[in-house]
Amino acid sequence: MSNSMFDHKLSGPSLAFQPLYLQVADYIKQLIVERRWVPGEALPSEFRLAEEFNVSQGTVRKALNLLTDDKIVTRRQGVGTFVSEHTAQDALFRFFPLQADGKGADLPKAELLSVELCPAPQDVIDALQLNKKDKVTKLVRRRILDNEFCMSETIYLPQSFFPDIHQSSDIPHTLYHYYQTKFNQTVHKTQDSIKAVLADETDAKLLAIKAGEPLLLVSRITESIEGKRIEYRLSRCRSDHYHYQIELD
Amino acid sequence: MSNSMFDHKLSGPSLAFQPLYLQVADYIKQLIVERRWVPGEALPSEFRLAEEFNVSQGTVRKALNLLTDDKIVTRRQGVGTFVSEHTAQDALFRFFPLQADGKGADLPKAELLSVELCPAPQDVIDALQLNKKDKVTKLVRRRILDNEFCMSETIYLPQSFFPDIHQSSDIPHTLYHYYQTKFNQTVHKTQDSIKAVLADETDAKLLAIKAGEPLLLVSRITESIEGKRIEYRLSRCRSDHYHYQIELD
DNA sequence: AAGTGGTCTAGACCACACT
DNA sequence: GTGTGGTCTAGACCACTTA
Repeated sequence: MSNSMFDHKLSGPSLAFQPLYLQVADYIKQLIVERRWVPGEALPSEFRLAEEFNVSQGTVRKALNLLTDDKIVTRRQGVGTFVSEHTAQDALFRFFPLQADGKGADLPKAELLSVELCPAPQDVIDALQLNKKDKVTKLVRRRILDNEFCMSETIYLPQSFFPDIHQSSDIPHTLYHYYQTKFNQTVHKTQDSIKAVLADETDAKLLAIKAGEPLLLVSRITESIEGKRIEYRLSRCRSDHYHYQIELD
Repeated sequence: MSNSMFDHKLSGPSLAFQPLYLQVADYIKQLIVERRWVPGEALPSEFRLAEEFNVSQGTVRKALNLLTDDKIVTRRQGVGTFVSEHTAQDALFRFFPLQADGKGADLPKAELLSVELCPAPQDVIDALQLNKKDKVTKLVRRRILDNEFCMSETIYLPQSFFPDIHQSSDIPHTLYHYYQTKFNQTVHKTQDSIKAVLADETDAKLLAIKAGEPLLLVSRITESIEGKRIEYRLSRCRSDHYHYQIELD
């Protein structure tokens, strides 16, 4: 007799059927979101988890491999399974497709220009599915690659996910790591939409270029592990020495 | 006693070690490249393949699931495992990230403007790693979305992979399907590099816009299943009603 | 009804990393 | 040495499709 929530022989109506390993994966993911294990921490071994969940070790393995594909955990042979964390590496390359022409990826830096709590503009409301009266913190940054200004960013963060972030005095330039450690929001994926626009006077000043030059405008909606839209970001990028690079398969 | 090429107990020096399922996956992939099974055709069942290769059915399964992740085969429960083929769906959406603003994806059409065999320009030589004297077929097309010209494309195809394609009189607008069926070149992945540029007079004429408007310039290097660079493509896209959309995770 | 892929289990052994 | 994840196998049963 088993009282495990994973006893598939007793599971509900067949319409709700989900393979055991998916249920296990979802449950482990939920436990990570609830910080039973925090980013960087090791999970119990496959056998321990199997025992806890009353499933076989092979089923736990399949679940953990799924979470590995989703980059939610990282596995190292002989060492263990760890909750993924955004490192400098990760934050700067995994979600930063802008590259200098003809070079390998370089370490970008960011300069914070302003922080402000304000009512959400209509485009932000639409993008983040907010309510009319929700407030957002608006950050403006300028990024530097190879000692040259390469892009300006305007970042909107809903007050509900980032309470009081506008009062912080120590916002670092590795934002995604900061989201994870201070606000328990782990960036999981982004949806980027790219257009070409002409630089206006503001762009010209910020990026030290002439108005009328072509820029890449990247609109990003950022989603957390929990599936919430946690960030909307507009990046205006010089395109003369840089390009946005992406692989499709 | 076994004489199978997959007998791992007799496998070579440990430096060359590869898990059995990887060897099986690579071998099946090779057989597909060599057209033992052609796109759309069913492979033998897991048990038959396991018997042929002298491995267990579970190992074949793991290999086939890897090839499924790579989109080299498609599996359907109760039916079988099939070599993937580029359908209209596939060719038009999987590798076509340009979308009309505020709409779902629409079916793009293409209009072929010119076909020409010529010596490869230097940028094409670099992109496709050709030799100085190699020739390429150059195609120029114009694409239409929602009854409006949305982009012009210049496509370079090495003579070695596409012999005599310049003499074809029936080049369809679903190119990737055509590459697969007529030249045994299956597109596997692309590397896209995106810049913003200003429309010149040629762009203005082709796209029915004004010179000086901002355009997206997408440079694409296309790789086949065999890992060869088979296509270089320069797309110049209107950006007023369209955007390039991509998901990162 | 027969055949396919999908799930789940159990157990053996291997490769790797830390102590 | 001990414990971890990685590979490989074998077998039972389930779900789906086609005939």
